[in-house]
Amino acid sequence: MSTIKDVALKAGVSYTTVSHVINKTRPVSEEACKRVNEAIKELNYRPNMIARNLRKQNTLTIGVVNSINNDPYMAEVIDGLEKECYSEGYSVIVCHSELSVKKEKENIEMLLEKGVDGIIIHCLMADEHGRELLENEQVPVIFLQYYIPDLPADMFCTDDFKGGYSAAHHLVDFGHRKIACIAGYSRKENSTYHRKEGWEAALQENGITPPPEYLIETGYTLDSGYTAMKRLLRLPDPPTAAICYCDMQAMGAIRAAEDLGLRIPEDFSVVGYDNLHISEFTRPRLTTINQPKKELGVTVFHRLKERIHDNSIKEEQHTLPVELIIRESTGPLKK
Amino acid sequence: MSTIKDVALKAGVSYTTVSHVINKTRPVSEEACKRVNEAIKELNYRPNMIARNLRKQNTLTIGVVNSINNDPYMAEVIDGLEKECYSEGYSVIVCHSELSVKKEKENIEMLLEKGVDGIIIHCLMADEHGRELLENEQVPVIFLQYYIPDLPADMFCTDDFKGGYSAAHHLVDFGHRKIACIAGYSRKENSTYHRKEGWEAALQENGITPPPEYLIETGYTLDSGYTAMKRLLRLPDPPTAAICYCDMQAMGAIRAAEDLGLRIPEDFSVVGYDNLHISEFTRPRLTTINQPKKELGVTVFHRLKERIHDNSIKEEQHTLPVELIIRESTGPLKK
DNA sequence: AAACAGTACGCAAACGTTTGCTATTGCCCG
DNA sequence: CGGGCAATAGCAAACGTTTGCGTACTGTTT
Repeated sequence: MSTIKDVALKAGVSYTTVSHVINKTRPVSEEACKRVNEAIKELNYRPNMIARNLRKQNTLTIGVVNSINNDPYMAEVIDGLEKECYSEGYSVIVCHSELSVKKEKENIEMLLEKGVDGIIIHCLMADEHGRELLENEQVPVIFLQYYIPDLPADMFCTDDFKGGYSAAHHLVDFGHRKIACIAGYSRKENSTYHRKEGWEAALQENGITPPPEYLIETGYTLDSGYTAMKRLLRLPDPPTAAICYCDMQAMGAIRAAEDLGLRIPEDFSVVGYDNLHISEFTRPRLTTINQPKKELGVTVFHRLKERIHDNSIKEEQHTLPVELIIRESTGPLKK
Repeated sequence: MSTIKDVALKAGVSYTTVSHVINKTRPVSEEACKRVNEAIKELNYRPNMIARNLRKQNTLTIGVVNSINNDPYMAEVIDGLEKECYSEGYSVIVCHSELSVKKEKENIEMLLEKGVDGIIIHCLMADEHGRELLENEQVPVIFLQYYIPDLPADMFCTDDFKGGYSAAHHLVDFGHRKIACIAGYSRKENSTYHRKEGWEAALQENGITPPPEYLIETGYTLDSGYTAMKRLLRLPDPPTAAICYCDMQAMGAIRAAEDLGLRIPEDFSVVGYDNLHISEFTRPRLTTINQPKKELGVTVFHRLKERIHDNSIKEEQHTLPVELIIRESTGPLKK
């Protein structure tokens, strides 16, 4: 690898000058400029980002810590984020904590060591990690889908309460009374909790009190949804409908119901959450709650960039809207 | 941020010593060791990877350039790869070239500038990028699902010919004669080409010559599959079965067929490719070709690591096996 | 003719590490 | 008692940039 000094030598200028023509940070005579550019070409010179980062104390890299790996919802969010990042010269390191507090800590630590310019944390697992980060480090942080009431930090959520509420209400509208909730692992700080609250509120409003066994806390996968549904249907007094934490669960749940001979939606209704692209291709097409995925990725990146440039700006909490998308997996009970 | 010098000062030793206790690169007295570790704790010191990388000329980071973004097949491969990476102290920068030659070049350039220790390229778009990389740079490279016959390079493919062949043969076994192929953009160097060849071979062997309009080259998405299928079914002499380049296309294709009132598999059979996890949850469950996704990610990482440690090892071409998984989307024609 | 403004560019420190070389001490053994 | 060895640890260069400061030259103003 050739360095800036090789280029300088070849072009017959000091390496200061080379640096300045590369970065356009001060005027250089046309003549010198030309010679430098030629030398760069000939030597196939490429600036060493590591050296630059060391000197400039930034890396044009942001870190994302994602609690679940291989999750299609976050894949779409990150897709939006990455496109935006790359188009503005940033790159991204994504790591996954796989719902493990220990891994979450390791990931944060790693990103800090790598000197990322900012960190985005999705569904923080342990409050104290967020706190430490904000208190001890000077790196900007944004939380996604996470509610820390007393902590001054940038947070972006989607309207989880309303999502849960609309999903449940939609089922009530179809005449369902026995409505289950396949949720994630609920903590007051996360989305699951608020969607569940929304579900409960919609039922309460309609004079329904769901029995505790109608709430299932489980993972975010097809298999979890499948298992949860089987459990629900084996209940002595099984529900006739369910809302899920995500579309993946919903698809697993539908599969389970069908495997037990139920027709969707004639015998059982299911509402998903996320509105993945695939959800309008399944059979039945999924009724679900849309979350603005790409938009979330893009918005969050821009906010983080602002904060990178000035970390003293006032922290903000944003709630992006969600929307019920009615398709084929829900309907009135037909006996 | 405190540096190694702050630690040294606090512990009353030289920073050489601090470095050595951190890296365990030479014996340090128990006494000094203890003081250093205490100082590290107290100062919340964290080694600066950028400085370390500059000095050591490596980054413990590998780059992946992926031609399609947000593709579930690669998501599973990368999932395997990332888990392995992180467990061995490496991290990963994934970038997407979105089937654009220009972006591919930019991505490679960027990874080189960042000083990654190795690069994995999935479905290289432009041969010359691969060539330049191997000829002009000293960074190890591995190609995935790409065939450059005359280039000495590490390459990992899955058995694309056999995959295409088995899929088509399976349909022939069910009595189909009019078998279409929904493919990607075929070039001699990529998987699409070889799967297509397998499809053709299986048909030829059985005395079938598919008309050219039975081969559709399109994107790798649900929508592409949907559109392709509609086109096939509007043909004057439409096929009765199709193999697809990937499960996503297959799901789109099935949706299209059903939208036109066909039943799968009674009226039309579809074979997917990849065996995504979701493919056994769809209705109908997808008959497909399994590719060892996680395993591919893991294997490739290990190979790359070997090469990082000694780039002079003999290059190897590996072909991982594929397997037909028979489920519900294929069957004999019923009239 | 002196002073000065403006243009172009070089010098060398700094960023935070790692590491080859060297220095000091204490001890053992012939 | 002196030579040599083992154990411990410090010095300073190097990695490849960016950038504050300084300087040389040219042309213009007074």
